[in-house]
Amino acid sequence: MELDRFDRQLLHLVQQDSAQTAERLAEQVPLSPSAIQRRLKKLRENGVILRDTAIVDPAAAGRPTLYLVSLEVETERPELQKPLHQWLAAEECIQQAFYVTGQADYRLIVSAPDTQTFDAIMERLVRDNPHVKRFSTNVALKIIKQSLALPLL
Amino acid sequence: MELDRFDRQLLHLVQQDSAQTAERLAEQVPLSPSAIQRRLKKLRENGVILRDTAIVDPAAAGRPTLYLVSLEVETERPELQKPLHQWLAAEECIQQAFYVTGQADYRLIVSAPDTQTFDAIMERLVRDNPHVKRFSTNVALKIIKQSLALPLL
DNA sequence: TATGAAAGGCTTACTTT
DNA sequence: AAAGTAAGCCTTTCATA
Repeated sequence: MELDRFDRQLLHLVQQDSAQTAERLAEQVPLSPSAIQRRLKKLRENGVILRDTAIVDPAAAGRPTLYLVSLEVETERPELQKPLHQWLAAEECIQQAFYVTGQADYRLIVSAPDTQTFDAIMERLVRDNPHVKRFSTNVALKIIKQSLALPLL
Repeated sequence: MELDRFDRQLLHLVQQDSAQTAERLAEQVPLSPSAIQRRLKKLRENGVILRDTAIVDPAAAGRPTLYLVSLEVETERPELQKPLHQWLAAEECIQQAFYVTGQADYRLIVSAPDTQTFDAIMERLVRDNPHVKRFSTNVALKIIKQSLALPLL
């Protein structure tokens, strides 16, 4: 799907606040409210907007800690990649997972209420995925910034 | 603010889809639609729900690459921490930034349309923040999973 | 693309527990 | 204090031009 300047502007705005009315968006983009609604609908239908989410304050949710994990796997066993991906995707506490360049093959961001829970998750991870060689963990002492917004303008 | 079981259920659901109607939420939580709306309103007012965002498909937005950066700074200059945090917060392409335990002091997730742009950002970062000693970069070859949802149940 | 009518969801006030 | 019910209002949607 081709995105023109207006589409990008709209995406930029709903990345910051997806609960805005079309009327308020029309104050920031030179289009009529109905034109904006049509464009947003199309952007959702075509999967440009994947979904709308509410961002919950970690402090309010019992101050879960973020753990940044580097994962190293045995590359000689590519048949185990897919199960690992599915395992990661299914696990609630795994917020984010990336396959990356370099010696550490995966980077995870895990959200867990305490160290015990985190340890239990990682123990299950290495038990269920035998090609995981080792992992190292850093604790996020401070979240300076966190969003999934993409630069669009 | 105290969260009971229903609040947590609602938060769990709107983390996945914040555009759901109260009616549809009422099918999944044993409360009336108006009770649900009241609770969600209170959760937003009290900052438990920080904001609602639209998640944009990176592929549709011109396939920006995610760069995972480890940043090491001179700890002897704590007065430069705050300017760095502000710098990171202001930069559009910096999606996420964490201050972490260990030798690499910061972890960044940077979204940039190409390597040139990424290099330019990092050059500005080290120029504007003189206590940054070094950094290393990994490119995310595959995003297996990415959300900001917290485990609430 | 804009306009107007219809539908649907949200807000509020009120009643009940 | 908090949940359910009902009315009014606003937003969104759809049909028409």
